[in-house]
Amino acid sequence: MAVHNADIAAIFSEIADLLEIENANPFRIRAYRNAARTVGDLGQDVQAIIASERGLTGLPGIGSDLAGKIREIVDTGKSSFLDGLRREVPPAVSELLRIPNLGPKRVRLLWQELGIETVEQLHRAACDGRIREVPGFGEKFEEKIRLAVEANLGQERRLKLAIAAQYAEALVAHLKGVAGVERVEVAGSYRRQRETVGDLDILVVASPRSKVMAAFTGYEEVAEVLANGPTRASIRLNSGLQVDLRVVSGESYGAALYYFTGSKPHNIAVRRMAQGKGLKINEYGVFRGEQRIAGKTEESVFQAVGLPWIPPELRENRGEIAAAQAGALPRLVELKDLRGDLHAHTRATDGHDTLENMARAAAAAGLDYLAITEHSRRLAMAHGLDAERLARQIDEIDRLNESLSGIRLLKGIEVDILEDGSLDLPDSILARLDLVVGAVHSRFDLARARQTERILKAMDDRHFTLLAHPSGRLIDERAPYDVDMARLIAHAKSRGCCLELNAHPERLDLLDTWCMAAKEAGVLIAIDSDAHSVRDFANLRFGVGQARRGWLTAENVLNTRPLAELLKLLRH
DNA sequence: GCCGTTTTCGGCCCGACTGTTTTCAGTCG
Repeated sequence: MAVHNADIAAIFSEIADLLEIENANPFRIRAYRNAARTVGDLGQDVQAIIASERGLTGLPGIGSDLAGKIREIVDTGKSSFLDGLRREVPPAVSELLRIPNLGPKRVRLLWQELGIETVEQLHRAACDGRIREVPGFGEKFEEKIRLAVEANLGQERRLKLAIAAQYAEALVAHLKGVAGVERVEVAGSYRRQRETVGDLDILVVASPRSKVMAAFTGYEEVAEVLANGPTRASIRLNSGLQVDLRVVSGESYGAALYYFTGSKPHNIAVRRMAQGKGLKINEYGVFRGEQRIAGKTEESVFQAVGLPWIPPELRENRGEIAAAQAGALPRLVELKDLRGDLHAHTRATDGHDTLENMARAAAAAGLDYLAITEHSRRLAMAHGLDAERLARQIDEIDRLNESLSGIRLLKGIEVDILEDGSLDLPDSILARLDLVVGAVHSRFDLARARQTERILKAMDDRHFTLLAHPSGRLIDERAPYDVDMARLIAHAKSRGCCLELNAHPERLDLLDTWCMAAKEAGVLIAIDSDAHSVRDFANLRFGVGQARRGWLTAENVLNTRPLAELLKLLRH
């Protein structure tokens, strides 16, 4: 029985929820939440940490108590502390916390006064008018709760970044058109380029404030106005996406941008630093006593606490503050650093466009080279290539390269890694290619050991260049297959092959934390579009965002290399 | 529950908005 980091994180989150309902010390609760996040974000299995020299207590926020609880979970698969809590508070009660405006105090009150343990019981009580009878509640609250349950708002709904970008860009354009608006910027997890976004936080400088507030709450896609104060308003769009708007003065813009970009753990850590220097940071600026000493720009906020500006993608309290203090922040990869793309399809398989049009679109996207990597024969539903069809495409690419200028097509394949770890095409045809991209498209259900061995064996093939979408996950749709990613990374290092960061908005696979681990191990990452049409090169920006969250520099990314250097690397 | 160029004990980030109040608690970000 393998216990994964995510299992431990889930247990700690539930402990935090139940402790919250028990009205425990808030800092103790935060300790569990922080630990859940720390373990969930680890770039290696917790077992490896236990075995390492520094051990669990070497992790930030993990002391001897939590280390003991982690070891218990690893050894037994469960936590006796959580089991005890579940006997005190019915576990379903914590589900009520997901409903907007219901926090631990109100949930506890409803549970104790009315015996409400489930969302269904909550809804019935709201319909029966029993909630308004509880002290501290009223008719308006009861109605809010009833509507929230009926609208299914308890479910956390996060949008994929690329989808959120469509809503965000339209709304920003709308706000920029309002008279008196000087600046508009989307902060929050959107600015940090997280792979999914729970809501949008928009920051505005405008005078007068009232016009832009009215334009915001009156936006044509508004389903509901959730809050509406003089400087702050929240709406829910028809799409279900919540958007918060904050209007600030130009003097406070940097402080507000910094504040609303987050992440929360990052902000908390920096504010603590500021406190140590006798400073206070809030969304209006950095203050010494009553006096504002910074806040107009983000740089000034960082400077006030003795730090260089930290890129938003790094602000997760995962070591960026220490790196900034040491002057060791990475110079993150940028979209313009990409010289090529190593994963794309054409009409020959499941793509929509011709070889030539894909080549021209890649050139228009600023790329110098593009690898054509069709599916192989096993993927019949994608009309995968057999050796003969691939041979014809190789010839076609050779011919096309003679007439193309400004872009070079590379000959490749996205070859299926079969269940036994062999590749889906014969060695003789793979030998004719510039690169071989290996991918798992079947048997996602293999047990961890077999799945890992399967991919390790594929990497051993002498033609193997890089592993496509290494975890196989589709965001919110398909869980990653169970594989020992740390071993894949170590093996890639010893074999001299690479991992892909697939930039398709539904994949964004490799995860940021594994990017960090790959970088640490010295394994190069290829940021690929996996384009199936000429429009898909636009997705590279999301891959770059994910890479930046993984601390990658241009140096860590294979396809930042100029063509000549890349070809040398591929022929190694 | 964690943590230490304030500290091994006593701290632990900060403010806006809402609803139910009659000065504020709860929730949220």
